[in-house]
Amino acid sequence: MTHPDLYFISMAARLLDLHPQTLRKYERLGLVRPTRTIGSMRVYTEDELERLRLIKYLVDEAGVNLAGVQRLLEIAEAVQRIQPLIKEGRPESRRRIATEIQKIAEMAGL
Amino acid sequence: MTHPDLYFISMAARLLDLHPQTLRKYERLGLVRPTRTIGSMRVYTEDELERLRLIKYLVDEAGVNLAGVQRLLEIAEAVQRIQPLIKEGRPESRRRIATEIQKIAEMAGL
DNA sequence: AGGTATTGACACGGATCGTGTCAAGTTCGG
DNA sequence: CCGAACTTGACACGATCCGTGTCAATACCT
Repeated sequence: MTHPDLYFISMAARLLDLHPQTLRKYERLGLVRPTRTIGSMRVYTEDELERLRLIKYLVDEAGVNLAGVQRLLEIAEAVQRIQPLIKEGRPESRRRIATEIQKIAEMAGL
Repeated sequence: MTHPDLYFISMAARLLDLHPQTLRKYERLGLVRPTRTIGSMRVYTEDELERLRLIKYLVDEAGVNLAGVQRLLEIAEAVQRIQPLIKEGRPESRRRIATEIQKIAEMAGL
C-alpha cells in the first residue's frame, strides 16, 4: 500500500537521472523490458530500475558502449545464476571457482 | 626452426588485417602487451595474435568499444581459468555451472 | 472536454575510434 | 660506416555512436 514500486517513464527517468529518450532507446535495443499499460505506456518495476542503474554505471563510469553493456548484462545474469550453485565440490576448488566468478562479477559491474 | 612465431608490428598488422597504428593504440590502452627488442621495437607472439583476433572480433563484428573489450577480455581469462576446475561437485550442479560458464564464454567472444 | 504526460521519429553536438601522415630514431645488409 | 627500409610516437581528419532536445499525435485522468 505504501509503495507501488511501479513508475512511468518520467518518474523513472527522474529517479535515475536519465533522459526519458534514453530509457526509450535502451528498450529499443533490448537492454530493458518495461511492461506496458493497456494504452501502451511503459511501466518500470524496481527490478528494472536496478538493471538501469547497472547500465548507467557501465556507460557513465566505465565508458562501455551499448553493445558491450548488452553482453555484460547477460554475463551478470549468468553469474547470478551460478553463485548459488557453488556450494558443492571440494572446498579447495570451490574456493578458486568462487574467486574467478567474483572477478567476472566485478567486470560485469556487480 | 620453421616458424619463429614472432612478428614485428607490420607483419602482425598484415596477418590480422589491422592498421599498425591500431595495434599501437591497443597497447597504449593495455589490451595487449607485446615484448620489446633492445631498440624498443614491438614483438608479437602467436598468443598476442590470438588475443588480437578476439579483440578484432569484439570490435568489428560485435560492435563493442574498447572499454567493453577490456572487461570482456578479463572475463574471458577468468573463464579459461575456471573451466578446468569444474570437474568436481555433484554431476547435476556441475552441469548447470558448466552451462552458465559456457554462456559467459560466448558473451566474451570465446 | 481539457490539460498533462507519453508515444515514436527525427536532428543536432560531443566523444570515440580507425586511419593516414609526419619527423625522428632503429635495424641491418653491403 | 652509409643508406634504405622499418618502427617509433604525436597529431589530425572522418565516420560512427550516443545522449539530448524537439515535434505532432495519442493516452491518461479529473
